[in-house]
Amino acid sequence: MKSEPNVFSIDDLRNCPGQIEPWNGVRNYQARNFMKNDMKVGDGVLFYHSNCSPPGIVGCAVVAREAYPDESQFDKVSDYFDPKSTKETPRWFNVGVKFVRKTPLISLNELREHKELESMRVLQKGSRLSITPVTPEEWSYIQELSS
DNA sequence: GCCAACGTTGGC
DNA sequence: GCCAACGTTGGC
Repeated sequence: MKSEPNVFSIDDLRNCPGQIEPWNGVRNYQARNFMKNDMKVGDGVLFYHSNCSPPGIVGCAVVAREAYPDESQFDKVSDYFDPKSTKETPRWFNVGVKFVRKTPLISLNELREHKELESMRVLQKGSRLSITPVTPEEWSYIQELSS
């Protein structure tokens, strides 16, 4: 899961100990569908800092609550407000995540150096999705890398 | 700040 | 349903 560190960083997540944080503000249907359809409680999350220098993986989290309507879509003063969404038929959903640990930075450059990771969705050319799936093999490999 | 890649909108 | 115009993401 990508996040811009000046908006919500791994430290911000760490500072909510024991708490479940809503991964809100996702306004892309593909990313929403990953949360809504595929992410289950207990699934591991790689926390990725994007739009910064250097971008890369900075920690791990875990899915702690399955997808439910994103409250920010109803909040008129929120940047994420969606006037077309209603409580009856909400358009946007988010999972809840919990902090697990920080890792030494694994930069985008470094990720690209590992042949084992070359098919990672997030590394594909033009990939802009803020949420992308990770295979069990990729997950294990990165856990090993960052241990 | 640039710009490639992708997503969304809306006229037709 | 097509597609031009526009908006966003995010690496560099």
